Amino acid sequence: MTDRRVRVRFAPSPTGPLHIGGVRTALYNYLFAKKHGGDFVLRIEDTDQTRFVPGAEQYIIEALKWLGISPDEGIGFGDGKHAPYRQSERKPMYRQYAMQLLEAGHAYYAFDTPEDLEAMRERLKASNVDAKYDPITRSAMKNSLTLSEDEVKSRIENEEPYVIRFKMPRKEEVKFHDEIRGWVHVNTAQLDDKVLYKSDGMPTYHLANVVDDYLMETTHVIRGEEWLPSAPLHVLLYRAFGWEEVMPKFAHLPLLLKPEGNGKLSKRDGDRLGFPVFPLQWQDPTSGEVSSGYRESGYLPEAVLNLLALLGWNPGNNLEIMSLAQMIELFTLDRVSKHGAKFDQNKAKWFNQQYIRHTDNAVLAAELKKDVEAHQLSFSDDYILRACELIKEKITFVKELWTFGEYFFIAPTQFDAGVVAKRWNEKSPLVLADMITNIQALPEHGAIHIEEAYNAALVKNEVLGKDFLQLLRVCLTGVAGGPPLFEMAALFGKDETIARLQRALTTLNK
RNA sequence: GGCCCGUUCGUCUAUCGGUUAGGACAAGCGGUUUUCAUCCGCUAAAGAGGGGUUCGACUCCCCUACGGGCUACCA
Repeated sequence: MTDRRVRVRFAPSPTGPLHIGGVRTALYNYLFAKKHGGDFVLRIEDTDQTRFVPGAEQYIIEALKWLGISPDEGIGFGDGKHAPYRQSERKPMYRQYAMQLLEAGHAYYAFDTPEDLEAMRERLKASNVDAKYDPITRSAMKNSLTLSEDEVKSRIENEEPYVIRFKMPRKEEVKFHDEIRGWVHVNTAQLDDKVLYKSDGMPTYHLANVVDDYLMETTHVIRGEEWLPSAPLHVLLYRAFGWEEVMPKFAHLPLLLKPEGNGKLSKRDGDRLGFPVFPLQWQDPTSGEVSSGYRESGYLPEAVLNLLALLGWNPGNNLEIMSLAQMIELFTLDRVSKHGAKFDQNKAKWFNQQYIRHTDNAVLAAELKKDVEAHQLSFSDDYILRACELIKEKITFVKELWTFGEYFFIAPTQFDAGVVAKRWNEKSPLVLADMITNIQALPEHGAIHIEEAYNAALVKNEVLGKDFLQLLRVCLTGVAGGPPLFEMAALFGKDETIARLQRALTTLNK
């Protein structure tokens, strides 16, 4: 058991785009696998055909790729020896396991119609009893425990719809060790006879999950807390199958909560509160509704990983900015917290800002170049690269390379009205004119030379630098804030700088 | 309603019986930046409540409150 190679899996249902809570689950699985030199498997749990959403599976694959936490095997990442990894394609193999349980007396056929079940629930609710299909109530239902053997046989031969239910022990204390929460105790009296095998011939999550984890040699099940209540059933299933020796260890992760109010973070929250809840933008195939994604919003994948990692886990010291490699090295399940974490957009922005500053200029330049080209502009790679170097200190999102740095490529035609109103006076045109003259005479168009040209113009006109510098910025870029001014002017080049000053002079001097 | 899990600054969290309860984000204040959106410094800010156990509890146990999850032929 302990000498088994670590194998974990991320097993989403393709019912829609992957949500950041799911991304975090995938990340923790990835970190755990890499930390232990094991395998990270992607398994698609599409046993509910009614909830299938086209494109969801591809979305999941693309999201994991964008984030850089690709599985070692599974749909979209190359099949390992346990293919197929899509449960719908594994359909035929589940039946034999359901039969095994049936034969061993751990499961039984149930023929109850939805109406029968509804009636049962109504009846129990009326008498104030927990309405569930369990060791007590099953004796009053239509199943292979109450029906004669012959009748069961004939119903099956007549192709009457049936399900296979787990035969939950009446009163038994089940305990299992959760790697995050410690020992969890539940009495089976609280549990019900869960359907394992549906009338459409598909297994439910519970059966498919346990069978696949067994078959795929999963050693650790790291999943969201919403699965904690059904973990005892899963433990009982491993026992019923006789697989207890290789039963995976469980770790139930705390949930990601809404930033405000109550409840877990849901798909609706993101755009309502102004931040993405999806890694990638998603367009609903039926409604056409578009939900924003981290990628499109200008987040760097490394930043998303980092901020998600710290929502429910910490390395035990004050380290916050961590590379994926560092996270792998430091990750342990016992440092995962037990309680839900509210998503904090401010912190998310801060992470992204930090990452942008530490990202190689060439990487950013590639992004900025797309925008430059999209505007039919042509600038050298070196120019774009240097622009990135200057802009990146001032922005939070990748897309702001363009939205904030547009003036690196397009000369301003409008000038910040507030600054102009406050700073423009009768001396301003004189300073600008002198500055143009001085710059023209410069032997070299470097930042310090331009600064000298500027200072000389100030001195000549008896103007204080602190009263004019921001105005000069507005003349050159149109906006009130930005990267170091003289370095930008140096990058613009002599002709462009003079042209911009000239334009500002004629526009504002009227 | 029942069951399960949880509860430290506004938020994410550190602390694994003895600390001035630490860090980060956000906030407020101040400084630097001849300009700014950067940067730096400072301040304010927490153990849900009540019982135990103990020489000593944020830390262990119990109760209450609150929060969350589950309670489908969905995952």
